[in-house]
Amino acid sequence: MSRSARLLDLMQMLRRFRRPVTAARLADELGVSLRTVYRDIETLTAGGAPIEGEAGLGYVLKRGFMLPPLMFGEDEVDALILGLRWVAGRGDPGLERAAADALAKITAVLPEEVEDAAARSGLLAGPGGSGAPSLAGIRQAIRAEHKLRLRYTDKKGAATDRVVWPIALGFFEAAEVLAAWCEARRDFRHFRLDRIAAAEPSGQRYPKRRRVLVAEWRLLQGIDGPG
Amino acid sequence: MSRSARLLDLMQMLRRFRRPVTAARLADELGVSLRTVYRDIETLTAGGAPIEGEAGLGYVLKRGFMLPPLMFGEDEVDALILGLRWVAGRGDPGLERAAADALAKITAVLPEEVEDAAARSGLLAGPGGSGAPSLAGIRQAIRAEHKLRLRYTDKKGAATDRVVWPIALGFFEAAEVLAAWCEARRDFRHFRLDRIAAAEPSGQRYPKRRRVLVAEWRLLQGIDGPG
DNA sequence: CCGCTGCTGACAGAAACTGACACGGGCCGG
DNA sequence: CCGGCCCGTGTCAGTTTCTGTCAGCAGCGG
Repeated sequence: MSRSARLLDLMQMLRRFRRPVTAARLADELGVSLRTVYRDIETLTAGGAPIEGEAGLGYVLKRGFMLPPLMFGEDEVDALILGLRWVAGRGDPGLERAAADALAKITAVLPEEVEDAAARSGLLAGPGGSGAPSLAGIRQAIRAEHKLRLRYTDKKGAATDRVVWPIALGFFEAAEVLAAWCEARRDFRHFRLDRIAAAEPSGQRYPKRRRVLVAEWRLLQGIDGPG
Repeated sequence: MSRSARLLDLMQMLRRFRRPVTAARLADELGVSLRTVYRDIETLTAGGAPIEGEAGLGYVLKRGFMLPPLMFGEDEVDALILGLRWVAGRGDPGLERAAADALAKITAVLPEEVEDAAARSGLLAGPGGSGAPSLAGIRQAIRAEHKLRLRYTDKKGAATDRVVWPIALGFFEAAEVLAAWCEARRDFRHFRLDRIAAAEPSGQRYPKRRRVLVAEWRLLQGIDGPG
C-alpha cells in the first residue's frame, strides 16, 4: 500500500470512530508501526486535517471529511459551483456559511478560466451576481420585517419606485422572485430580482407581522390548501 | 518540492495549455528530467487523469479538472450535496446530468453516515428524495403540456384528488411548489411538492397552450409588472 | 508510583525516486 | 531512405524518503 493511500485510509478510520481512537489501534489496522502512525498524523495535520490528540485518550477527528483527489469535467465543476452558490444564498444561516466556505475552498484551487466559465453560465445569479441588489440585504429586511424602497424596471423597461413589505423569497421559472405587499397597489405582488435596480432599506417596520402577511399570501396563492 | 505537489502542478499546467504541450516543456518548467515527467504522467493516468499523448505532438488534457484533496466540514459536505441535488433537478439537461455525475463521484467516497446526514437535512427534496413524486415526471408533464392527476394532502392531513394543468415549478419558503391550473377550482393554485402523495400522468394534453397559461398566471401573480 | 496514552529524536536498513543513457516506434517532410 | 519531432520504456547508480526499533519525555487518572 502506498503512503498516500494509507493517509486516506487513516482519515476514513478517524471519521469512522465516534470516540477517540488510540494510535496503537490505528497502527494495528493499517499494519504499520506506531511511529509511522504518529508521522502520518503529523503529515495530515500539517495538511490541514483537524485531528486532535490527547495523551491517555487517543485521536479524534474534530469534524469533517477529506475528499480525496477527484476528477471532474468542466460541466461538473459548473454544477458544483452553481449548486453551492444557490445554497449560499438560500439555506439556513449555517448552511449558507458552509456553502460559501466550500465554494471558497474549491475556487481557491481552480484556474481562473474554469471559474470564469461558471460565472458566465446564466442559470443562476449568484450572491454577488448580476447587478441584482444584495440578496442578503433583502433577506435582512424580511427578517427585520422592514419596508423596502424598490426601484423596479418592468418588462417594457419602465422604471417605477415602490415601497413594499417583503415577506418571502422564491424562485419560479428560472427567475428569482420576491413576494411582498405593495403599498401602491394595496395588494401582494411579486418582483423579479433581476428587475430590481435598487432596494433600499427604509429602516421602518411594516405595520403587520410578517407571519400574518405570509398566511394571507398563502391563502391567496392557495399554497396551503389549496382552498 | 515534494512529488505530490509536483503532480498537482503538472495537472494545473496541462489545464493551462489549450494546445498539446511537450514533455520537454513540462520538464523545463518543473525543473525535472524528461524521464521523471514520463513517470509522473504515468502516475496521473493510472490515477484516472484523462491525459492523451501523441508522439510528435505532445500531451493534452482531454477535459476536466482534478480537484486535489480538500477538507470539508460536515455542513460543507451537506451544502455540496444539497446544491448538486438542486442543480440535478433543475438545470438545463446537460447541467443536470453533470450535477448527477458529480454527485455520484462525491457520494462514492463518502462514508454512509455523512451521506445519510445530508439526506436528512430537510431543506430540499432531492430528485430521488423524500417520498415526493418524481420531479422528473412532473417536469415532463409540464414540457408535454399534459394534465396530471394529483393526490394531495393539505395542511390538516386531508387527502384530495385533483386534475391539474401543471405550468411551472418553483420554490418559496423552503417549500417546493408546483404552479398549476386546477380543474376543480377553475383557477390557478400552488401545490407543495412535499404534500403531493402521487402524481400520475394522464396522457392528455391540457386544452390551452402552456405559454398562454403562464402569461395569465404571471398577470395574476403580478410577476411581470407588477400591475 | 504505575499504567495508559501521545509525542519526538536518532539511526540503520528498506523502499521509492531521480537522472543519464540506450533503444523502440509513429508521423512527417526533404 | 534518412533525419527530426515527439512519446514511450527499461536499466542502473546515486539520492532521497520512509520505516521500524529504541529511548526518553509528558499529561492524566487511579
